[in-house]
Amino acid sequence: MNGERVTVGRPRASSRGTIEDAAAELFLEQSYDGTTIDEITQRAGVSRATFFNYFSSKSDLLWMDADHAIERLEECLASGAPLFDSVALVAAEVGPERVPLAVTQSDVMGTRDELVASGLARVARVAALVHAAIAAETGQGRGGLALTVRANSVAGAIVAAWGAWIRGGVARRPLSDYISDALALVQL
Amino acid sequence: MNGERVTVGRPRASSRGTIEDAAAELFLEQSYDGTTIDEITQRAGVSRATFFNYFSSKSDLLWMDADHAIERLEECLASGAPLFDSVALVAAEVGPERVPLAVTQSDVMGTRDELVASGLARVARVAALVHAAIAAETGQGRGGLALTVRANSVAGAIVAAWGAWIRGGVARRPLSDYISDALALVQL
DNA sequence: ATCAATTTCTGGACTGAGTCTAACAATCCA
DNA sequence: TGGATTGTTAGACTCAGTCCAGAAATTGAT
Repeated sequence: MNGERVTVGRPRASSRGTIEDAAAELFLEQSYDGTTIDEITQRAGVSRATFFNYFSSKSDLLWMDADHAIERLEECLASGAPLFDSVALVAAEVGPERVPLAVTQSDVMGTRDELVASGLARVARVAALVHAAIAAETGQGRGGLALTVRANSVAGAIVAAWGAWIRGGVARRPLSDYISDALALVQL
Repeated sequence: MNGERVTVGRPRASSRGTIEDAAAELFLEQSYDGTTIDEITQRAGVSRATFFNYFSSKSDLLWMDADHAIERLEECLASGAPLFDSVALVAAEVGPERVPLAVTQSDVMGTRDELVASGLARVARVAALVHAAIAAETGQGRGGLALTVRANSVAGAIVAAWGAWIRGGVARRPLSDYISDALALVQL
């Protein structure tokens, strides 16, 4: 999104990746709840303040890949691509390694309300994008009940597909398979 | 749910209602973010510890009515009533005063991520109930993609209806009108 | 070389939510 | 009167997230 920096000022250290790695380790050793930001930054050899330089909250660590996909979806839609095409495109870009930490290790990390909430915040972003896209494509105003029901339905299908893909385990087919199946079910 | 208490032990003071009232006042005077639990309990003339005796988090204050409706839905479903009937029944019980604080005053209270998240947690509860109910009614196993897509779709419709009802302002029709409209849209 | 501008990194202080515990208060029942 | 039970309280504690002032590392201009 913002990769263009014309090399002025102090260059970034490798902080971001180091923090991610340290966090992933600690979340496995202890749980998510049982790990403090202090511990993460200590293991990463970085100050606590730096953490918030890269992440706006602890739970952000768990949804990096999802956030990236959502940003890609937003870009595609902004460039004028149709909704279903955009979703298919982004789904095709998501590799099998992109299952978020939050879910793969939801057993070992005590999944608390905060986790659920942070995950749902992503769902809400998707729903908002879908809503805007459908409104634009159909030319409807954005206030109608029918439009919102339709948007929630499509967003729900996307989320359901993503969940099924995650739960598919190592034998999972590509995400785009699940997505197209789910979208077909709501494609009236 | 748990109203039956055979009057043993120290009786509850009027704490709960007092806290709710104090909170509602303060949220209007200042914002939600700008109000601390300390202030709420001070105005209510109650200790801070008592707050957590009645509410498990600050954001619970905003969703009391929604939580009540969700509990009613759960009860109806548990008693074996069909999903759509249960939803209609609970919707009919919801009076026009039941628009949650979180939404009516979302202008004056700086609606932050925490608020969105706490609201979405309720959506998730609804979705889970709907999912279980549909699984029971159709006899399907709970793992299938089609089932989840359908459940998310219905839950999304319920939420959309509830949102439209809220945004209807003082001129809103009964909630059950919005609900039946929305469910009709997903009643394939 | 030196200096200014810019950006990252750091330490530390601070706020406020949520947890926990031990004690105290009010009630019922024996 | 004296448990048993339940509600209330004060206070200490942990941790996430905010804020700020300053140090460190770099580029480009003088």
